Amino acid sequence: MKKPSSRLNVIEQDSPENSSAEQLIEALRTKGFRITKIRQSMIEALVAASQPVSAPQLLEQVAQQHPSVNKTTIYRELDFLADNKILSEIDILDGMKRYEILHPDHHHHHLVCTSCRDIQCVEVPHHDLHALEGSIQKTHNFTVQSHVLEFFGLCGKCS
Amino acid sequence: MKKPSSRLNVIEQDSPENSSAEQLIEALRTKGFRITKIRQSMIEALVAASQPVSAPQLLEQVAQQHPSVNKTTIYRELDFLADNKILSEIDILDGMKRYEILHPDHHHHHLVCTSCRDIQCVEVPHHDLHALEGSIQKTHNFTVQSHVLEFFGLCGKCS
DNA sequence: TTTACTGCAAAGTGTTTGCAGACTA
DNA sequence: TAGTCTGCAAACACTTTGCAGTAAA
Repeated sequence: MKKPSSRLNVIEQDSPENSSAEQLIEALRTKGFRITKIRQSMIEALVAASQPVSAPQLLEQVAQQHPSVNKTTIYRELDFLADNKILSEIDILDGMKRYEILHPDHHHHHLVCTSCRDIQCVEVPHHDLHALEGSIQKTHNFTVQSHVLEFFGLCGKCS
Repeated sequence: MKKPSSRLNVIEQDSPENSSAEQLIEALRTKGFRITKIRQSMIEALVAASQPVSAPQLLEQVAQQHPSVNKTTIYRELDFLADNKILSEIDILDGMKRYEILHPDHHHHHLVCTSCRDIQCVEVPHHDLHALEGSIQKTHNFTVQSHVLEFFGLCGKCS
C-alpha cells in the first residue's frame, strides 16, 4: 500500500526531530492547552513524517501506539493543530487533504509524482510570487492572503 | 479555429458560447463518440459557466433540462470530458473538484475568495514558471508535466 | 443492429456532529 | 475539581461500481 518514502532530503530540518516536536508541544503548553498522549503522539508522527500525511494515514500511525484512538479525534486534532499554525494543509488533487508541519520561515512547494504519489518538497524563489501577488492586488481588486503552487509530473524512479 | 487573444484581466471568451460548444461537440463527433442530449447539455452548461463548477452544481444545472438525469452520469461524463481534454480539474481546497472548459492556448490560474468562494480567473506571465520548471527538472530529477497555482484571499466585495 | 451511453440501487471513502464519559492541569 | 479532550455511534457529502435497460449512429 505504502512504500517507504524516498529520502531525497530536499528540505533539511533545522533541528533534530525530537527537539522540534518538543518545541511545538512547549508552545502549546504555554498557550494553556493540554498535552495529551494522543496530541503528543500526533505531533511526533507529523514531525517525523518525511511527506505530508492524510488523516487516515495518521490514524494508522497513531493507532500503533494508541490502539483505541478514534478517527474523530484525529480529525479534530488536525483542525486544532492547523488553527494553531502548527500544520499547513496541502492538496494533491486525489480527494483528501494532507498535512505537514508548518515552518514559518521555510515556505515551500511540492513535486507530486502522478505515478507513485510520492511527494518531494521544493523551495521556490519568492520574489517572483510576491511581485505577482502585488500586481494581482492592484489589477483585480483582490487581497491575496496565501497561495498554492504544486507541480505534477514523474519522479526519477517513475520516468 | 483558434483565435489568438491574450488579454489581461479576467479571461474573455474568444467566441460566442454556442459556437464554442458546437466546436467541442463536433470534435467529439469526429472522434467517433456519440452526442447524447445529456452530453450536449453538459458541454453547453460548462461553456456557459462563468466559474468552475462542481459535479453537484452541474447535476442541478443539467436537471433543469433533463429532470431524470442521474448523478452517476454526471460523474462519468466529467471523467470522459476530462479524458478528452475538454475539461480541466481545479481544486479550491473545499473538498470537491470543480471543472472548467480547457482552453489549450489560454492557460490561467484562479483567485479564490475564502469568504464567499467566488472564483476569478487570472493570467500569469508564463516565462517565470517555465524557467522554474526547467530548473526543477534538473535539480530534482523530476519531469514536470503540469502545475497548479491558485491564490486565496478576499475579493473586492468581501475585503 | 451494435454498443456507447444511461439510470438505479447500493456501497465506498473521507469527514463531521452530538453527547456522555475520561483525563490533564 | 473544572474544563479540555476523547470515544462512540450515527450521519453527511461526494464519488464509484455493477448491472440491466436505452438510444445514438
